[in-house]
Amino acid sequence: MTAASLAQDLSAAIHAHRIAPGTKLREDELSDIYSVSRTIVRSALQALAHQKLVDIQRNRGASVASPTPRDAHDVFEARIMIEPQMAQAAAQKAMPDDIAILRQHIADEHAAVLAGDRGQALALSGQFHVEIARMADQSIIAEFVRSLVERSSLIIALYWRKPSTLCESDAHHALLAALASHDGPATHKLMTQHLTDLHSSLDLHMQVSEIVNLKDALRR
Amino acid sequence: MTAASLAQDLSAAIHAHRIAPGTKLREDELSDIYSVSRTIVRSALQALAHQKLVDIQRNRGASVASPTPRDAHDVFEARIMIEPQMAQAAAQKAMPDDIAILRQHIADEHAAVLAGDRGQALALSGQFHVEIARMADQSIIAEFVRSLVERSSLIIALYWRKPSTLCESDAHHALLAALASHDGPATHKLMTQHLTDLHSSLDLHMQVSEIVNLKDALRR
DNA sequence: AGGATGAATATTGTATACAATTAAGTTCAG
DNA sequence: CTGAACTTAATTGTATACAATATTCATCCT
Repeated sequence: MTAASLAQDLSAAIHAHRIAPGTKLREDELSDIYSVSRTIVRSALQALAHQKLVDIQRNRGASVASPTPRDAHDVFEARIMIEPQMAQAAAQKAMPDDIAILRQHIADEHAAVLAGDRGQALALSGQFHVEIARMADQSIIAEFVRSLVERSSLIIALYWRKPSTLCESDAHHALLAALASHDGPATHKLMTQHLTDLHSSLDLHMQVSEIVNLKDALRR
Repeated sequence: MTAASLAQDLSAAIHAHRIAPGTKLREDELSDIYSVSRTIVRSALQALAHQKLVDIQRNRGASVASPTPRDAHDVFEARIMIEPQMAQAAAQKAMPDDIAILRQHIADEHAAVLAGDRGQALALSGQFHVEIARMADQSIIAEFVRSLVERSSLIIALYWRKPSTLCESDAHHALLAALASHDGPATHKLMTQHLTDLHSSLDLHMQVSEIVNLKDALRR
């Protein structure tokens, strides 16, 4: 197990909400679980810290990032500033293959919801947004959107109002239709609305942080 | 000397063009120069790699990043996509203090040019752009712009057509005036033009890579 | 009881030793 | 002389030992 793959594994666990925001990530505990040295663990944790998925405080260790309401606001503000523009550009460049990929994303997401795999559904829902930025042929901004989507996943874990109901994918369907018909302005508008809806579906007052046993949450 | 301050020092050296893109950064050489262990050096290099300022290839070490023409294109494409929008928002929110800060930036940059401190001038010129995103009250996007500006610095080091003449700050003056008069659309237009000009001032064919002695370039 | 004090423990930070890999140099066949 | 095969040196990757710091817990005083 290399540092990169460990980071990947932890990242997946965080995004699937198997380990909650705020959970302490002790180095020797992780090195026990994965049977690697602390050197590797530290490297992985540092990488995740750069992605803002974990929080490292000097001499006080790492924990899963726990975005503040302010962070949540800033992330969605940034997304609302960027993604509609990307979506508009994507509508102009959309190729049939792109549309097919997005359609598949929606289908997979629906299947995941039916299967009760909340984490997978959320991941696919996020990928939908990243894919749109990629369609706009903006590799660097696509990377940026990916990082914003990842942080959004944490924020949703913390502040989503109704944990039972997943975000209905109606908005994604509407976006797909607008993209397919190359209607730039409509796509822009729909994306703005979608993100605004998401943002206002957050309850920034609640603050649950269940601490779980790491060994259980991480493989075996 | 901590890992963060070492990274800061290397970053400054890269941005000031004291070490050229492509220069190999051997771990024990750096640990000699700064009198720290390789542990610290590795940590600093990894941090810089996340910022795309250095390139790390497994088992083959680190070197100062050397953006390809494609990278250069992508970075400026991203900036053209984002910054005009930021500038427009900044024009609406601009406070007198903000304007004063920008005016100071321009003055400092001019002074640096006169003093022949090319690196400092370039740094200040970049900060001008970051400050505008900050004025728009978009902390996360401001961070993103900062990273794009940093990468631009490397790109300019590689591909700037006329190494003698610094980028004239007329464009910054015009932007300042538009911001001060809260003219959003004009600001948007000026920023687009400014970035387009910068981009087209690059000669993506040339490829100089002078390898320098690290110990000379880095303090003492 | 409640809080301050200080030892004992747990946890992270750093340096270093060794292993693995790559790069450089040397020899030798053709 | 060229270049393939091998040996040696240089360099990076990983584990571990020890140092520094933080946390916990027992003790004592008011």
